[in-house]
Amino acid sequence: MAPRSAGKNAESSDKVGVICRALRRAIIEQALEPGAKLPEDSLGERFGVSRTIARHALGQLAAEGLVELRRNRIAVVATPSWQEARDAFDIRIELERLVVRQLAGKLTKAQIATLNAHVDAEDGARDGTDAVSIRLATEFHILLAQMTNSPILVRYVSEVAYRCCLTLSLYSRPHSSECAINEHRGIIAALVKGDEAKVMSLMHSHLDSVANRALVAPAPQRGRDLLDILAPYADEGESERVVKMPKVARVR
Amino acid sequence: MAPRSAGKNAESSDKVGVICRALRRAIIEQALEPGAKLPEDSLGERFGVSRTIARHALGQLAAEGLVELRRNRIAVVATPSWQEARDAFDIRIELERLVVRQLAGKLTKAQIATLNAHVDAEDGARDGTDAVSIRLATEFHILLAQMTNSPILVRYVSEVAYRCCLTLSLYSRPHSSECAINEHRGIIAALVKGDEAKVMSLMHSHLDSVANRALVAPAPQRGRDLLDILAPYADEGESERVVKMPKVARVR
DNA sequence: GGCCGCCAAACTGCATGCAATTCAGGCGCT
DNA sequence: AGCGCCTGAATTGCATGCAGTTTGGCGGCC
Repeated sequence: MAPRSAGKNAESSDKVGVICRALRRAIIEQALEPGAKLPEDSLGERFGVSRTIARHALGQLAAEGLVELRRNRIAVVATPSWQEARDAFDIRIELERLVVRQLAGKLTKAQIATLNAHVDAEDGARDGTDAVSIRLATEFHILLAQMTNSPILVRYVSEVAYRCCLTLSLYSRPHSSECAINEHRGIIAALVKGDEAKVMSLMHSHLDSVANRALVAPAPQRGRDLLDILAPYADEGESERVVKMPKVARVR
Repeated sequence: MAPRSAGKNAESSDKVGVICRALRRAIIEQALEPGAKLPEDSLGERFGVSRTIARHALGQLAAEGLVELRRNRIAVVATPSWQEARDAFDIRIELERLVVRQLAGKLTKAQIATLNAHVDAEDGARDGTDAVSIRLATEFHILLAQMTNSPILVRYVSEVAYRCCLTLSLYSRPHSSECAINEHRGIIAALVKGDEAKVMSLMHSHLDSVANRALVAPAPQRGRDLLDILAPYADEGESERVVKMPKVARVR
């Protein structure tokens, strides 16, 4: 008597799926910032399962790129580099163009209603947290992907959208969601109208503008490893103070 | 003293990675046909690890779509439906167009040599098994993806290429690799020449032809669940013989 | 005072054990 | 003989335990 879903997805095996979904959501809502530690026991304790399960969940999330898993080290929320973020957006653009291409002119009335309702929800959440707006905006895209009825496409779009979310929380400024909402409405309209070329280019420019709003400069201000950030300063900035290097050259 | 790699990938944690790679290879070389059972302890025994590790590896492969994991049931090699195969190819086309777009005119001499060497290897393996040719052909595409230096892109192209491999073994006839090899050479040439549009359209038609060679008719001859195959016959084909239905309606 | 090395606590890597579920074959019934 | 139920073997789901590695903090030394 599984409540719902219980689909064919690997992770919905039960407890693992619950943990994955919870963590995913926490991550994209920035309750867990990039770099946050995720010790297995803490997770297990929090969700009432053993480390085995928590570990498995972390493995899944690592496969999705939301979590970084280093051997013998505490798992942390992934911290994508600027380049990775750029790559993710590039891929996302192609995938979502495919989505809307498949969807143009083929939406049912119910689907259109669902989409409009979602955008209304985005609208309603404008005074809420940035985190919630970002999540809703992301979910809009996932919703679109789901309407293609292609599980593979859904999975890839979801993954890459989550990754983009992550980078948004790293590199983006306070975030202005208004334009995004309007762009969403425009995409729906073009989808209904059935103009493939139009909706593809709309989606392209929409994602492009989101990316550009986020990835203005290739300067990971808060990002990365602290060592990488300070590397350029290490050569000449001796007047300040020297940074202690724990060992020698890092492998990468 | 990890031999090599040990990269940032989740699965290279060691033993899990070994098992994943081995199974992946076995699957795409059709040593393990779709539907083949993968019991945890057999795997564990075979690779000299405990069920825990084997289980984890199966989880990773399931996340990649190569393995189907049903609760309380033995894991099996995935058996993509015809539609899923079609979707995979659609996605693959977009992703690989992105790959060659990024690569056009930017290949180093060493990379070009690597690619040519690989195609030569494909050529040399023409009298070998079909399985090996298919694997080599797939690896050519993965090689290309790796040259983009975009880990995300590599992962997605790899995954989707493996999935396509899987469907090839399901729906394809004996396979003729010659044309594919020539098409690979053509792609290399266009990449070197640096003609973005040309190489994108080449890649598109290459993958399209591979897909069409494989997915001629939406008729999963060997595929699926035996029940699904017989479903269309169940209505009118009583003159033959009736298939025993184990229970009642399957959930899906 | 600052730096280095050592040690205990924390955490992961992995195997094993037990309960729950599925699967397959045999038995009895019709 | 055919069909279905029922029981035991096989297999998964999950927790726990032990060994090895990392972490960070304390004391000693310069």
